[in-house]
Amino acid sequence: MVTLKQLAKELNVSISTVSKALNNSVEIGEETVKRVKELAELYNYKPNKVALSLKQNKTKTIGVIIPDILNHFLAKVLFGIEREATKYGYNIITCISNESLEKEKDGLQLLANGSVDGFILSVAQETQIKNEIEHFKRTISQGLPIVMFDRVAHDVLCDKVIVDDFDATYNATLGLIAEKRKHIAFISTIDSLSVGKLRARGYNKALIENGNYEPYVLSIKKKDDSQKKILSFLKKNPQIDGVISADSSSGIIALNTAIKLGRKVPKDISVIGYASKSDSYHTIPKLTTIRQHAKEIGASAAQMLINRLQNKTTQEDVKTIIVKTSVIKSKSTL
Amino acid sequence: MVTLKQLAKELNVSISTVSKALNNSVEIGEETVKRVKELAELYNYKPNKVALSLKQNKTKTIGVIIPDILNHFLAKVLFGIEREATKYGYNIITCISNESLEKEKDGLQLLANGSVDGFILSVAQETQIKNEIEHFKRTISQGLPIVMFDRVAHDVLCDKVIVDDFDATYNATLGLIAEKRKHIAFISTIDSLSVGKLRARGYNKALIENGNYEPYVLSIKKKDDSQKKILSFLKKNPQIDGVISADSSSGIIALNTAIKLGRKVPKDISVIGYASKSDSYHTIPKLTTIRQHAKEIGASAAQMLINRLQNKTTQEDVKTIIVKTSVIKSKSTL
DNA sequence: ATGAAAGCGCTAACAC
DNA sequence: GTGTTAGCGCTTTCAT
Repeated sequence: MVTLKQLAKELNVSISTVSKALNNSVEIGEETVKRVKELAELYNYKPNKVALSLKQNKTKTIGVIIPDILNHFLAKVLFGIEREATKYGYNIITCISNESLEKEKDGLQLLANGSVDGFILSVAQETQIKNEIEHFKRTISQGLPIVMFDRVAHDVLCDKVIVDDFDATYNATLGLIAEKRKHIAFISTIDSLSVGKLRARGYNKALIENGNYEPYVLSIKKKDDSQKKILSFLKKNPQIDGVISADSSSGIIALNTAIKLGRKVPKDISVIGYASKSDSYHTIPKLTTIRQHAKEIGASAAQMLINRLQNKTTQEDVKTIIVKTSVIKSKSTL
Repeated sequence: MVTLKQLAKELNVSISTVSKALNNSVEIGEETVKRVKELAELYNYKPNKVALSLKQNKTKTIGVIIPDILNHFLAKVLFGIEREATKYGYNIITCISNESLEKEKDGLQLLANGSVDGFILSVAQETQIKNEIEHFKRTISQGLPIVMFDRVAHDVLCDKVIVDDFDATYNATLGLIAEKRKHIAFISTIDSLSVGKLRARGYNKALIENGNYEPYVLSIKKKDDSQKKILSFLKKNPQIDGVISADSSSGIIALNTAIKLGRKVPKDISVIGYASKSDSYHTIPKLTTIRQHAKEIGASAAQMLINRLQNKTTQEDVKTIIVKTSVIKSKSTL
């Protein structure tokens, strides 16, 4: 990489003259500016980012800590973050916590040494289970702002972007009730997550408010074979005529299993799941889905962080944005 | 963030003493080392990464340019890269090219200013179509090594990690031939990619070598409704008794569609696809899949780059690693 | 055993 | 209009 020093030497001027010329300072003569710019162009000069960061004490880089990059929703949020950040000239350093508290702490620690200007993160499963929040507080008190999304730690004072998880399943369940479904089941692989709990509550609330509904809840663990679990669940409860799935796969499996069992969809049974657009093609008929607008969530989170970094918000004035879900009606419901 | 300067002031010693003490230099007295370390601990001192980078002229950061983070295979490779890099103390800056040549160039350009020590990337679709490689060559000649994976530019001299795409579909097709399938179809949504072409060739070669096989090829464009396309394809060619899918979704859709049409799987028709483990649960019976070992690909790529950065390889000695696919036999084949 | 000083690449306040 | 200098945080060589 060519430096200001080298350009200066070759042009027989001082380093600061070159610097000023390139930054269009009015102090420098027209002729000099021209000469400098031409040589810089020739050598494809680019200011050294590291030197700038050191000088200006900011890196224009955002640390993103994500529990699981293979989760389609989280990947999509990351996509949204990246796109928005790029717009504003920010880069993204990604750490994957793998749902582990330890790795989450490490990531935070490792980047809180001048590598990034702030963080966007979604809380790891283990962190939520153990309810640890000290590491977040410490990072914030070091002067590095955090924006949390989706899985947030409510007791940490920072900007947040969340999904209306409760309303989503509540409304979806009401939808099935409106279809005159009498035996509506709830299937989830994410019991232990904050958002999983909220989704379960939404379902329960809808049933209770409409009286006379028996809950049918299937909880699937990571080690389980979800196909088998769902198959025996639907066999054991043949009266089920509606399914709400809280995660990105069990809705698809439930629909395919119902078909396998000879049920007509949506005549005999309706299914609503959390699948992405592409995954909603994995069932025939296509799955009616709850969309979380992951890209928008990512974009909002990036927006909030960048705003804060540019001091457009004051220290204490934290915000929580709630992104509404939409139900995309397809052929698996009436 | 606390600095050496602040520690030095508080301890009434010089900056260099503090630095040496923290780096366990033998020059410094035992007692002083102890005092320094205690204070550093107390203030949670961490050396400023940016200053180190500037001083040492390396960032311990890898730039990763990925065409599409929502592609499960690419996301998994990224996961592998991140994990391996973290092991060696490297961070990952991610750019998403979105399959666009322009964004790929920008990403390369933007990070080639001291932000990263080298790149790992998979070539964008547009770049492959236009066959542009100048930007890669320029980056390498600037002294920043590149490791390409999966979709590579063969004319660029650099380390590469590729998949045996040709063999994968060749062998998969042979497998169906061994099952006495007579009318084997090939379905792909990735015609324009280098890897898509290789996969098509593997299929064709297997058919040709075994004589008397008519090819049935369905090519799906991005704007198409793949369910409809596949449905009409299978209806129009009811003699099809085997399907090889070249991408991550059409195998699943083909299997579900065959079931829908009343075909028995695998009795009447076998299907092999490229789905991930979790997606292979989206069909009943579960899909037999070609696994690409994405995490290993990512890990290998990271290994190669880090080796090169640590000068364990000489300038001109570039390597190409071929990662073998495996067929994970499930219930959609005999 | 400790400290002073140079230098990584850059900007900017301050000479001249 | 151009140059000198200091300084961002750190390591390291060279005094003392």
